[in-house]
Formats: sequence, structure tokens, C-alpha cells
Amino acid sequence: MTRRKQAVTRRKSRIIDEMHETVRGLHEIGLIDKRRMSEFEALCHLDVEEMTPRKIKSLREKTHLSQAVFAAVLNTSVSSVQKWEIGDKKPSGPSLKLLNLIERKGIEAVL
Amino acid sequence: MTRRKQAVTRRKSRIIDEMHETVRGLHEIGLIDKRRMSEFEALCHLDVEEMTPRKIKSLREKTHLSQAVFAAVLNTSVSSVQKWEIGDKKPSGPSLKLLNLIERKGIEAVL
DNA sequence: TAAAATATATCACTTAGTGCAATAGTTTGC
DNA sequence: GCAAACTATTGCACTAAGTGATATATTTTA
Repeated sequence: MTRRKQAVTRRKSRIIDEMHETVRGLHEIGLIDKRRMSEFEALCHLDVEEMTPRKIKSLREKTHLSQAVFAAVLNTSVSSVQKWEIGDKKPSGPSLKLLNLIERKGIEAVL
Repeated sequence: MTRRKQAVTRRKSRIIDEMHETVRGLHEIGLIDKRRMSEFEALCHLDVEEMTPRKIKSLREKTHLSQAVFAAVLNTSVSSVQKWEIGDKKPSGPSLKLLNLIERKGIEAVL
């Protein structure tokens, strides 16, 4: 499962990288303005993956942070983190975004 | 206003920097374990500032992104971004965290 | 073993988040 | 200039995440 997803991700970013160069070229030629360029950049890495309770918990444990501190980092409540890990509630959009950031870039990325 | 805040921030980080060195030293001596060290690191930069509707809007405009794309970046709905900017709703904890990250580190930090 | 820190669990409540639809304003291209 | 496309504003109704408090395991540390 993990392997398959990584493969997909890798293939996707290769394609995105090429698109990126292409669009950047179009921008330099003047075919698309700076604004469109910005929007393109932003839309590049927007895929946010769902996370199971177990995954959230293991993600936190990888950072060696208690639920309390982890919650503080995400600017949410301990109660929320607990419920995510148990599966009682699912993290909201922005919460999921933060969890993805931590997973992809490490905890420092959100400090 | 901006100037005053920058000053405060600067003074604060100087203190934090010293604390950081101190704690790192304690860690190297072996007085605190790696886990405590992690928690300390995490707790360093946890102050999240409130944002007025106008500030949110100007923050988005600085990134040259439409409400729709900005919402996508934060993994939230257009409706939510609109209400933040109007003042109808206030961004939740994790949302506010993301907005702060963008303000401090730029939009790339959350991509 | 005792004490302290962490984590789990439940309950009741609040409010942010969401989707839709209708309108108004702004750019863009012909 | 006009029309089309995009963007933003507003209101409404509903859902579910978020929260706080509290009590109870569980684990860690002294």
C-alpha cells in the first residue's frame, strides 16, 4: 500500500516537474502573466491525503511529542488530537493540511 | 504598529535564542533527554497571533491568489475564506496556524 | 512502590465549516 | 464599448468538528 502510493506520488511529481518547467517557460516568454504563474505554483502541490487514526498517532510519535505539545503546535486542543487518534473525529481541512505538511516536511516546517 | 511589533518579536527571539543554547547545552551534558529537548523545540515558536478580517484579506492579496486558490492551498472551502475576510466567521485554531505560517514564512512554506 | 506525566474515554455544548444559489463587481478579449 | 468569464459578496440552513471538563486507565520516572 505504502509502496504503491509512493510510486504514484513519484510519477506524479515527475509530470508536475515537467509541467512546471513548461509553464515557467511560458511565463518568461510572456504568454502568461505573473498572477497566473502564482496560481499555477500554488495549485501544484495541493493534494492532501487522508490519514487514518493510526497514521496520525504514529506521525505524532515520530516527532516525540506528547499529545499536549503536538496539539499546541497545531494550535488545536488536546481533546481534538485525542479524537483524531482514536477515530472519534476526523481532522478538518486545515488540520489535515498541517498533518500533511508535518508528514512531508517534518515538524520544523510548521514551527 | 508594525514597527513596534517587529521590535517585540526581535527582542523575544533573542531571549529564545539564548534559552535555546542553554537547553541545548543541558542536553549535551545529558541533563535533559532527547524527548524533553524535542518538546522544548516545539514549544519555542508557538505563539499564534489573531488576525482581523482585513489582515487576512491583505495577506491573501499579497500572495496574488484568488479566494478559490487560497482556499485550496489551506485545504478549506471558498466559503470559509470569504467569511474570514468579511468577519462573519473567525478562522479556527489550525486555520489560524496556517495563516500565521504564511505570514511569517511565505506561501511556499505551506505548499 | 509511590508519584507524576500521558493517554483514553464520555458528555454536553458551541461554533466553524460547508454547499448552494443569487447578486454584484471586476477583468479580459473581441 | 460590449459581452463573456472570472471573482467576490451575501444569506440561509445544516453538519460535524472543536472544545472543556472530568474521571479513569496506562505508562514513565524517581
